[in-house]
Amino acid sequence: MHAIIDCNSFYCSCERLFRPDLREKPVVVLSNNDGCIISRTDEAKELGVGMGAPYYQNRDIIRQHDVAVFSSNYHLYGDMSSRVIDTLRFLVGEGEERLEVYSVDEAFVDLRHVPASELQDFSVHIRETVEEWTGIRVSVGVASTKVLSKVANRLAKKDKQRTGCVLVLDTEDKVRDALQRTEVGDVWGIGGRYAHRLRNEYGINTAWQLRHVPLEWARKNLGGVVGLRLIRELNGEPCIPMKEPLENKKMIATTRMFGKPVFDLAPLREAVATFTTRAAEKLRRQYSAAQAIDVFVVTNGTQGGAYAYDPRSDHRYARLPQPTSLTQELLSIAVPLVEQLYRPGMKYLKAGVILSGLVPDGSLQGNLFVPEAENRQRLLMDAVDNINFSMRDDAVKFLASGLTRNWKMRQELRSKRFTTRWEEMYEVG
DNA sequence: TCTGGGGTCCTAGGACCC
DNA sequence: TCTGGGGTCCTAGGACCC
Repeated sequence: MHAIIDCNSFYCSCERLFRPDLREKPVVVLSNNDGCIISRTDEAKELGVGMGAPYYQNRDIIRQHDVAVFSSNYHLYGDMSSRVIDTLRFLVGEGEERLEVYSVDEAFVDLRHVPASELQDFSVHIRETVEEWTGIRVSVGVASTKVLSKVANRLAKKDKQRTGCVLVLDTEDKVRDALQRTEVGDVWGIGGRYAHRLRNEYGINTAWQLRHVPLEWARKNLGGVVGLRLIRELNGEPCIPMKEPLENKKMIATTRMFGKPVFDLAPLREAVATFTTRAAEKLRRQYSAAQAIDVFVVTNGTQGGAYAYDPRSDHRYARLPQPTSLTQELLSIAVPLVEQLYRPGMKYLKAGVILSGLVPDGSLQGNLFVPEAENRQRLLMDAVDNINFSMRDDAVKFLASGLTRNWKMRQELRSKRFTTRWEEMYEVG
């Protein structure tokens, strides 16, 4: 059996930890740039605040009902996430790979070592311990496959009163009931496009109906072997294995919406240089080097009047002469790319840098076959990373990144980094 | 009068996830 | 005036090779 453990309204729960006065109140957390609502408590949901909905469209409800609003505080969420994961790791035992961290607020657990008769109790134990040790409330879904455990988890969370946030699908009857109560678009792996087609072209509305489509049909219409696996998993046949931990990323991106639109080349270039620098740091953190770089910009289309939101994107791609993790080398490629992309008169909303073709960094421990100067460059990078890490972000930076940064994103409602910065620690008194 | 087959590597694009 | 950011996997199709 597999379990998926998923934190309830994770970002909002993190904020509530330091604001006990908000325990029963509606809370929402906004995306970067204070753009969209990316986490909401049940109370906010009941008021009709949509998930992923633009903040400005919900301002009236939020004001009327005194909803607490926070900008996202990734220092806090990242730290709370590690605490939850550490707790889970303790609970399921060390050794074999029983834990797969799936996202910042979710983990799969392999429960094959737990006797069937103890699954319910063990799941409740997990839920209670995580809450006791971290203050974060989680939901637990258990079933024979990952896809079914996601179904279980969703229902556990949906009906907290009845399930106590734990649902174990250990009989065929329970599985059928769960699938019949799950809409096809709520199945893990069925996104908006597939859901629309399934409903409108094939009359498939529930997970239960989806379970019974022919495998060959799934292969043809649901993305090849991906669709095949999905249907098999719905039928209780495990096809999606637990993933190895500590895999390196295969692509690294740094992209941002601008706090206000950018029209000139200079700030656009600064932004791309800053994103390249940040991406290069992430690259070095996992000891990789990149072989290719893609720079993209998003403009607002000129059609449709001044207020239309009509984003268009354009990008330039370049391969590097050899894999590198050096900021200077990446900048020397990225900056010309954005200069090629720039068109005077356009309104730029966003830009980004994507590093790909990642390989282990060959320049790491002094490479005999490269010129001495290159090894020293790597040492310089390490020194810069250390200074920026231990002092503050961007204590040392490349001039190309600019000094003014008036394109920086808005984050007006961010809480303190209570658990990761001494000067922002929570005070009792 | 006639024109193979099989393989690899790469990239773009489409779907999905949280 | 205002709509996030960072990932994964798979497939099709072209280039190239023997």
